[in-house]
Amino acid sequence: MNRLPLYLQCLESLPEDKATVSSMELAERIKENSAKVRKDLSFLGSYGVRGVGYNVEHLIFQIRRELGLTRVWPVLIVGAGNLGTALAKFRGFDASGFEVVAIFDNDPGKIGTSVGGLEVLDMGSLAREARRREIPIGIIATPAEAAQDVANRLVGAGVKSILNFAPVVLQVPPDIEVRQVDMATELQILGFHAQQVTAGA
Amino acid sequence: MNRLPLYLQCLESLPEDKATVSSMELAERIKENSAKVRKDLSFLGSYGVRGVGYNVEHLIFQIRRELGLTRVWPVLIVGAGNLGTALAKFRGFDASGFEVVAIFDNDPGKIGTSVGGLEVLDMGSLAREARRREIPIGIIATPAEAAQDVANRLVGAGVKSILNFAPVVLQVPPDIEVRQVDMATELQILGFHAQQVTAGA
DNA sequence: AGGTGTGAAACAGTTCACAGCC
DNA sequence: GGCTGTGAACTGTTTCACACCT
Repeated sequence: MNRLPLYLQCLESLPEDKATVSSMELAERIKENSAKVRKDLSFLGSYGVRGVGYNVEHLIFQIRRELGLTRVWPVLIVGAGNLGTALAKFRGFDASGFEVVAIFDNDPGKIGTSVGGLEVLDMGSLAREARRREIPIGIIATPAEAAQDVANRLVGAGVKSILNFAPVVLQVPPDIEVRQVDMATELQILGFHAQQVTAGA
Repeated sequence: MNRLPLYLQCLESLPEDKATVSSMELAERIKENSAKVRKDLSFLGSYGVRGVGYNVEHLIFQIRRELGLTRVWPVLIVGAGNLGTALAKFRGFDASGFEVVAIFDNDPGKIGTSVGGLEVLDMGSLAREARRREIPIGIIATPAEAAQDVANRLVGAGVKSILNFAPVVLQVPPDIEVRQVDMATELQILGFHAQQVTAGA
């Protein structure tokens, strides 16, 4: 279920000394209702205690296991521009069970420079590196024009999951999972609302 | 409906000379089925032509209107780090009907410098600027620790919609719309899949 | 009392399938 | 023949409501 990362984030930001949490408290934080929270969590086969709530520690462990975060997944980034750099430097990945292990670009001016502690590698070495280190996840942080080509190369290099920040709908084989993060789309959805509010006033 | 931005992106990336498009073609591109596409589009009250398909030009216009993209929405960015910079420079916003009109930071070393053609402003001037220019949309591109505080200030400055890149669940009044873009969450969802694939092999 | 787990009801979203128009 | 628009069937998700545990 893909509300699990949200619960995880919530639980991890709870005060240290809170040992137990009720479905109502969680629901309030994520702005859902408690029945939904309980159903989501019960599906983990989780041990909530009636009259008390859930053991925070335990619940975190369960969710992490469900999400496969008992190991650290290596990821690679393509594109060492501002976005790629932001991602490479983002320390939140570690806590989430991911580690950026390589970053690629095709700009000779960037290749060889250091970004977030990693040397920027030539696109030409992408396939070799990805294969050698068995990297299952790739992040596309390139301009839109390059994205499809990069996706093709990633697929060719054995990458199974792609997180795409470029505003393009990628065409990939059916066994590859793509998730799209599109800022323009997000803004458009917000804009839609702003419009409603404005119109209503 | 929030698949509309996706249709829009799709339609806009169609070859120039394509005057007409069928629900099946669109469905294929966005990997959905044609019935869904037709239902989504019919809800615009749109003029598809039986036996022919939809007029691309017209459909783009209709969707843009529905999304409130007949005007340009000003947006502001808080945080002039790599992510904020990437967003400020991202030229895709213009085409989507948004214009970044101000960027703020609290780092004296950044204030006054230029990012994507904009001068970085002091956080202290956020409320004044947002009010003066009636900016309805704010983007949070700060570290997690700062995000809630920034959100409070944005709300105080009259911002109605927030696009949040920090990995925090923001607490805001009910009339404020928040959209969350969380890279760690996205990766966790992908990781979940990678795990399945690995386990299956 | 307080809070979980879970059937059953309500709702939302998706897909089918076909009449109707070009 | 090809393709839209849309009721009707279906599937999945959310919410209710209450038995049951501590």
